[in-house]
Amino acid sequence: MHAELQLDNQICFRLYTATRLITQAYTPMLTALGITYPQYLVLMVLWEKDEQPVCDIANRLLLETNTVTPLLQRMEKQGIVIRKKGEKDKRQQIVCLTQKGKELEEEAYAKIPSGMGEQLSACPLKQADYQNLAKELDSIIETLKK
Amino acid sequence: MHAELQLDNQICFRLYTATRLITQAYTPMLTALGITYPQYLVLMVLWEKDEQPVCDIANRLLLETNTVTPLLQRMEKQGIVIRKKGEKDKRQQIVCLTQKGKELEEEAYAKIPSGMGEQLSACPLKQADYQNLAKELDSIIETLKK
DNA sequence: TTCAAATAAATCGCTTGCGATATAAAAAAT
DNA sequence: ATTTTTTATATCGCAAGCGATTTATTTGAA
Repeated sequence: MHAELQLDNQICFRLYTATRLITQAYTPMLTALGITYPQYLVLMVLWEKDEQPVCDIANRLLLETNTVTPLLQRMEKQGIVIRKKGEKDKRQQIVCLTQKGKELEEEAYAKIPSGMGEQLSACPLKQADYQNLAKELDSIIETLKK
Repeated sequence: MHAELQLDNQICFRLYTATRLITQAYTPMLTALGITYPQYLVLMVLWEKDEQPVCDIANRLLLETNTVTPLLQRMEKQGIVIRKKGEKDKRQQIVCLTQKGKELEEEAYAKIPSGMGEQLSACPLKQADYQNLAKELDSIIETLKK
């Protein structure tokens, strides 16, 4: 009865659902590369700048180390990254791309942007709508991040 | 180097982050009610219409039963819902709000919309922006749901 | 210098989300 | 009526997320 408590009036439910569905759309392409979506995010961070400590990766993704550490451990086991102890600061673990991790960039570039474009081709949103969406999401993120 | 693979150009990363941060903003209020965000979603579905089979709840939330079933089992253990075997269709489990589950609606109404409004009060988005955002997200959801 | 406070990672426990599969009941086809 | 197919739910295993806590190291203050 309370309009404020109706699912259809919830921005958060829409965000939650859209995120899940887009992640699902990524999944077949990522599976072909042998990675998951959060692993893909970590790779994008490292493709931009290799050899970063865990905390920098976590900050960039707005995640906690208790999420990122196990993620990196799995990626290390898969041979995508290695971790080495920081030289200046011995508390840090510096995360480095392996050859395999570097090669994934070209594979991703060849498959993922085009694959996602295809899956969203039926979506009526225009370039300007996506830019608008990005701005609105950035406002929310900026407001809520500590 | 590939602009398409930069984190800052990813709509999906923004969705993912905004969803996590908004969910985190809900958490203290939901914890006070003794529930989680996905449980809150299930409750909103049941507050709109009580006594629904598992599959209707799953369809409404665009989730699979392998997610919803354990969620409901936990909610039953907490005394928020009960499940009873369907009479017409014996495969179904009809999910019903308990007294406690019904009472949570008023508690939620008293605390959550205002609490969220407060947390987002610093966000520069206007009413029209949120409506716009909702529309854009609905386009994406509509395109990607099977 | 010495000791307290802050920081970087890691570990633990629990809930989600989901692919894959199993089971029972209903519906459809033969 | 019997068999096949579909549907509703549940189970299992694994990867995230995250609150809470732990350990090691560094920074800062007394």
